[in-house]
Amino acid sequence: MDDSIISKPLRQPASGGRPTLKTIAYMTGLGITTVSRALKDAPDIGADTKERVRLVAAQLGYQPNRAGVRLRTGKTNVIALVLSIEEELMGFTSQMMFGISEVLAGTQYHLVLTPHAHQKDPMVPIRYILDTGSADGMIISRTAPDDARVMLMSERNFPFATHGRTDMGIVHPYYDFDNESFAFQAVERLVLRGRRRIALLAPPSKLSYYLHTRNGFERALAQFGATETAMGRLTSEAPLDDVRTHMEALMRSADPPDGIISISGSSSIAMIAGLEAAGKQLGVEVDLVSKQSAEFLNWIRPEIHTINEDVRQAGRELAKAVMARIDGVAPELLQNVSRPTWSAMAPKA
Amino acid sequence: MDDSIISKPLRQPASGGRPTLKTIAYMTGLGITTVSRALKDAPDIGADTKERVRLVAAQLGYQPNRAGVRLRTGKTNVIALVLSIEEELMGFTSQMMFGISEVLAGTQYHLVLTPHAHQKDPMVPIRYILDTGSADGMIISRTAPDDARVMLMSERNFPFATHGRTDMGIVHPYYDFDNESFAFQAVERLVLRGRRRIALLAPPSKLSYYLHTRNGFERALAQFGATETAMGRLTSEAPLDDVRTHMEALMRSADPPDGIISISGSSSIAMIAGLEAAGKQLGVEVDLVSKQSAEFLNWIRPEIHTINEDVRQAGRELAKAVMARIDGVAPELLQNVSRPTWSAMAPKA
DNA sequence: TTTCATAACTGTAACGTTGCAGTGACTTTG
DNA sequence: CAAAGTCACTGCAACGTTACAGTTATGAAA
Repeated sequence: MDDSIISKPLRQPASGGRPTLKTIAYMTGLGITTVSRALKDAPDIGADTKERVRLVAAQLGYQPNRAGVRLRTGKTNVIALVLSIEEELMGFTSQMMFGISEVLAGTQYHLVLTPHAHQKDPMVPIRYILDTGSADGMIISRTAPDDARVMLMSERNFPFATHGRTDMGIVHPYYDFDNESFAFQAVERLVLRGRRRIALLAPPSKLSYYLHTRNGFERALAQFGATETAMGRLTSEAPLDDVRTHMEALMRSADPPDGIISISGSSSIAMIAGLEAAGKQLGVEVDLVSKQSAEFLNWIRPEIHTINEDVRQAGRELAKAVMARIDGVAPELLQNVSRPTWSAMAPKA
Repeated sequence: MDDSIISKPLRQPASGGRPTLKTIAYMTGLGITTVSRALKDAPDIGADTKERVRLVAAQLGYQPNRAGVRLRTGKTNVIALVLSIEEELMGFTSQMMFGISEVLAGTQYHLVLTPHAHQKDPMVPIRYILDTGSADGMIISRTAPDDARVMLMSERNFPFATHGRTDMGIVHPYYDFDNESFAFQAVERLVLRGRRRIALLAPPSKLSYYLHTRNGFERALAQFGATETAMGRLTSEAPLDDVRTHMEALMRSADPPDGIISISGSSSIAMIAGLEAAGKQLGVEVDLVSKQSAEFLNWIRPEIHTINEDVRQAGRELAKAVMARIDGVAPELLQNVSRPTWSAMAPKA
């Protein structure tokens, strides 16, 4: 059968499936390449042809096959969100996700979730994504001042954005909450209410925002003439039971704090339980300033001074940042720190 | 250049990139097909060859290219999680995600997130996934007794699992919390504490679990001889401000309830704020039984009678169910209802 | 010795897309 | 009027994988 000379007729694509470039090519009588280029608005295609192709494509509800594009170009159209399964309970994670999705909804990007336990090696998911090329960009959280993940992705020139800053001389996109300013303002507010012996429940010391928080705290202590009541090894990520127990003991001690600053909403709940168990009353013997990522603390105790961290906004900004980075925007243009704002429900100073 | 007769030599793959079947074929001296089939443990490949191929593959850290597989076979290795961006605040969504990821972590599946605002047409994301074939299976929540999404996916024979049951004669995989039993037990507990005039904050009436909740509630009222104090149009998804206001008014009214049942943890917070604003005290004039998806209510008020819904477990079961469905397991074997358990922190009856 | 069966392996084509190197048909230029 | 240039369009090949239809070599059965 020597029909090899005769050019293969353009077969009509299988009727059942979804439309491909071939379908459009068949319907318009054009070549597949032409259709592809027309849809990309390439300069060497006639204006009327483009119009015709676009019309037919829209009519058929054509959507480029992701696997085809990915195989040919390497572009996955995927953003990976890598997060720890131990993130703060109170909706932190989901708010962030929804913020990201909001932005991605208007694009070709899909959001893939890659969680990992943070006692395990945090590099594993990063290496997996880098080695398999399973995403075009990545968003990570819980950054450390010297963060191996950031190091690796930078070396490989892989687009990413971090929730939180680093301090290792690498310029990369980030979105961060100004925890330094939060801690500073928190002390200020407490001092205005006459408080002088202040305890701070800070994040684990390996995370970047530990330092920011401490800096703001200590600067304010010095400036406003207050003193610290130490919390020992307790961090905002300790089990709530531990937080409660520790707090109760502290409030029963000889020199209890009269002001408390909490970096996380859920620990605040445990701290309140502890201090009330010790017979103290919020707003009377002691004031509490807390950051929260959802407006719920003031429903529980209106006396809490609350500052909101808008995590959904963080998600939006991080999503925009990775996409910009993928498009080659310089990383120094993609850095953002959000100012703390006092919650509308919080008591006035 | 008529070298067309000479068989093309197997070119060594580009040195830089990740290994492919071609790389392994080159290294073992086998054909690409053989390698592919060896890794699939096909019966027509010799045992020692399989062993050798597997060894080299492991050595190289070979991972099949997802785009290649997807293009060729249509298998995406993706599970889509479709959820409303208005899900309960208190970690409901993230717990579910983490449960799902936990199970998917041991498989080839990736988890893609597809959120949507639920005032918009909930069919849009479903149709998108079906039409573009962008996932092998789907998990949805917020099911209605007559759910168009379930209808469509069943018609198209697309694997899915739902969080919540339906009532439309379609057999499909689900995982549900036994809200009927929850409501029943809640009434029972309140009656045991001497309460007789009971208010129920139920979900929106279009959702399946509204009916289950009402059924359990009404059955228990009849059985234990209690009466309902109506909540009007208020649902568990009303803005917290509305819940609070309504609750305060209700507690100030001539015939306030002495027992309250809440289907959601966050509304419980608002209800407590409302009843305390009306001068009532939890555990004294009124008792509250609440479901929660994270153990936090008893930190706030130890007097609350709490039942936990383990949403992470739901995520795990749903993930297993979709995968089983993809593998062709009959849907009737993939249905599960979890019994309510009283929280360890809740006060004893 | 021929035929047939089996085990073990392989080449080809196709999934949908796009970069590249063309190919005609016109138009402009000298 | 030939050479060169422009415009609009097109084949081919390749990305990595797998279904399918072979193709050997070997040994058993006739």
